[in-house]
Amino acid sequence: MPELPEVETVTRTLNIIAAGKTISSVVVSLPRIIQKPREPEAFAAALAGHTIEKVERRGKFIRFVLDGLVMVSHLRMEGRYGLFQADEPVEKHTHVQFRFTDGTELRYKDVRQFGTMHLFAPGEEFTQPPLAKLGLEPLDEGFTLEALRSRLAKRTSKIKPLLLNQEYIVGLGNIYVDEALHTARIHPELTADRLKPEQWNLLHQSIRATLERAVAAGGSSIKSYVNGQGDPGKFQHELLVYGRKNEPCPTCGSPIIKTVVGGRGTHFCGDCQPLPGVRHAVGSQ
DNA sequence: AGGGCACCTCGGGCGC
DNA sequence: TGCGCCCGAGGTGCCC
Repeated sequence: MPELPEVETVTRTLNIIAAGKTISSVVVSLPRIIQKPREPEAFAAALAGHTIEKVERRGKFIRFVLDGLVMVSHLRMEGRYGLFQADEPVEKHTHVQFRFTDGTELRYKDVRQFGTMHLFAPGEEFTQPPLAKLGLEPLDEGFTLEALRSRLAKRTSKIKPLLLNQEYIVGLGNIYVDEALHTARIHPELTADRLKPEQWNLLHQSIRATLERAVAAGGSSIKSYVNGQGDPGKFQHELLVYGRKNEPCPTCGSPIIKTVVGGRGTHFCGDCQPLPGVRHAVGSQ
């Protein structure tokens, strides 16, 4: 479940372990991962001979910037990268191997096979899917209170699904959206048009603070997430509500409620995050 | 526009 | 108590 902090951590690690290396060949064991070009053989052939100059993040996507080529990679739920010696045994669920001229190789492993890779000419990647319609980077200067409000304040849908929609703001996933809403004391089902000015202010600060703290901790290591060097992130110990169903709210002590909002498992405190005009939606399951 | 589901595998939990 | 099955986990994209 890599969200912005995890993808940022992986990106930084990739810059350390893979930047500067030249690809000699690429092995694709699961064609479904390769979205563009459609043929895995074409994908592999295009990358051979190119050097990884740097690795950057856009939302939850990783951009491998090579000389004259850009590879866009999304980890979806369980994708991981790791650097190996070419002669090391290949672990199960390894779907793509980028072999380097120095005898090492970068391996992409993804148990659920949901991850994607796209290849573009430099600059072309921002004009078409999957990057074309991405929204604001919440840790950039452009993520101001006004930018947040102007995009969302007139919407009548629930705030949580809006925050998960990458067309408005990028990087938030199910974990950090629950955390940010808790910190801002906003009920996940409150519709955006009903947020008060002070709540927009709190939400803006909470999104930024939550993501910044998580990046500083190297992300969260829940289930299978491990960064490129195999070090687990530490932020899972600081999660306030996610995964804490029935545990006391760290703010007020009431049991954390778990419900479903917009089809997603949702954790919040019914006391700290009230829904005005509606009786407690007590649906702890 | 927004909700629901498909994509896929693993493992936790529950029922027998 | 042990085994086996079902379903939940979630980011994105597509369909309605």
